[in-house]
Amino acid sequence: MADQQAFFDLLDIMESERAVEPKRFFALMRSTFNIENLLYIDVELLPRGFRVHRLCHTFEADLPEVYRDRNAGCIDAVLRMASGDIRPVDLADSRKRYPASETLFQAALHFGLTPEGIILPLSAPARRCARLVIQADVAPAEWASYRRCHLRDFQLLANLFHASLLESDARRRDQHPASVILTNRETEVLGWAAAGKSYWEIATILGITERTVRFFMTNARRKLNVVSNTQAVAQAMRHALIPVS
Amino acid sequence: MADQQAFFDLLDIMESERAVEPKRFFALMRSTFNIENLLYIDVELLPRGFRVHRLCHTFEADLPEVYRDRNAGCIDAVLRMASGDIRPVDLADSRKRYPASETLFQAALHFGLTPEGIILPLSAPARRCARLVIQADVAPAEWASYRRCHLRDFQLLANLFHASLLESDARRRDQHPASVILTNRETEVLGWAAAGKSYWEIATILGITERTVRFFMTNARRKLNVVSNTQAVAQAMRHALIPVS
DNA sequence: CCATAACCTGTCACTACCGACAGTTTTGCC
DNA sequence: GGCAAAACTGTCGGTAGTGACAGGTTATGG
Repeated sequence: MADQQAFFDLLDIMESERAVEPKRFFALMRSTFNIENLLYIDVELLPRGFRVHRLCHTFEADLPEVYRDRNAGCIDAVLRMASGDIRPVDLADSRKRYPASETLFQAALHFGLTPEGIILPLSAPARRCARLVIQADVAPAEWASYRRCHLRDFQLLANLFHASLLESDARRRDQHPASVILTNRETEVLGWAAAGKSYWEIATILGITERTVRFFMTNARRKLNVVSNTQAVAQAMRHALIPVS
Repeated sequence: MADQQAFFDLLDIMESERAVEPKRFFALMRSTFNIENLLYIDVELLPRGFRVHRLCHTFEADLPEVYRDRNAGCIDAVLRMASGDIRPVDLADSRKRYPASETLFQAALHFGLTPEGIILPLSAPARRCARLVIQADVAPAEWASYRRCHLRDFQLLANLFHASLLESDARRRDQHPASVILTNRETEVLGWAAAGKSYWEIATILGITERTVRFFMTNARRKLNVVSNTQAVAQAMRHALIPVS
């Protein structure tokens, strides 16, 4: 078991500093624990493929290029399947659970990756998927006890690191997202439109005239600064103004 | 500092058992650490108010009712503001940061809540907000060192407990969410429709005829089993078939 | 070579949506 | 009481969306 004090020193740093650079965090992690490599990835899953928000790691610089050349499709598939995971997953377990990722692991072996590592899930907004991969420099036989001992450290520090990055992103953006306020009726009407109801149907449901439904929808379109009901529903869902379900 | 072994015993339980009942988890937590009270809450934020998915706690049984009677609006506001938090937050800090929650704290004091506690953020899908509140039975002067010592334990165990609940929810539902596959063109036209473009505009953008755009949109509607373009966009956004941005 | 899927196009008739005109009634707050 | 905002209604004319008809082209894989 590694030095307890070293963890608490690192915890103090992560809690006190507002913005922690990835390189610094990686260096601190490596000096505190017996870590061989770290990889942080934050992507947005799109209907086709994905968009990388942030990717930083301690592997050789051209690792992403090699992965991309090998098979981008399988990265996509694995990210998609794993995006729902909430528990930490061992690299070995991940390899078994997602056979599609075998190509990735084969490629990663050439960069020095060993099975003694863990994938930590990180909180992320909708359609975002963030992970911190930690690969330890321990013998296979020692991995289980090492993991058991440091899982709590890794998960907390990873969360704090992730929070630090997201917060600095938010500070950089510094853009407040419109904050449109819809009335009760406007929200209701939008919700029913999202459910595929026509003006006449919504009017019947709400017990008002079709003309009034149109009035609310027009106001909603004007407030959302859009030109069609379809766009209005999309915009309202983006800003969480109408429920998903 | 509490017994290290007790934590690892609890960790083993949380990692080995698929479904951990809240009452059991709470009891284990209380017997392992000097915990006075625990509260787990998982809500969905709606445009107006919120919907509670799960709420369990060790306070007196009528705590939620008292809260509701006091001021439901402020719960709403605080949940909304705090939903973006990723870091653990001390109860005292939360009270200072969200003045709107003062009424809540005043009410909670009557149920035995003390400021020596922490709010742990938990991974949640879009518009969902889950938290585990842990209130320790320690003297105010000891809180800082207690927190520092056990934060990593709490965060990891809370994550595992949360994962356990979500997984059992998923098992209970046992419903695969359609998994509709849209073609490239169908995805494109849906995306432009969500951007407020008309058939004619989309046709011009994509360099095809308006009729063809209608063809793709009709196929998309059929696949998504919906009756209007508006509903199709809403459905596609729900299933993450078109990007948010 | 045939089947399949994706992509592409045309016409017709009907319905729904959209903006702009001009109001009334109700509700809540100072 | 006065005021503002929300809720509600009516009519008109133009544009957009919708379903059903009936095709053709290209690429992929068995």
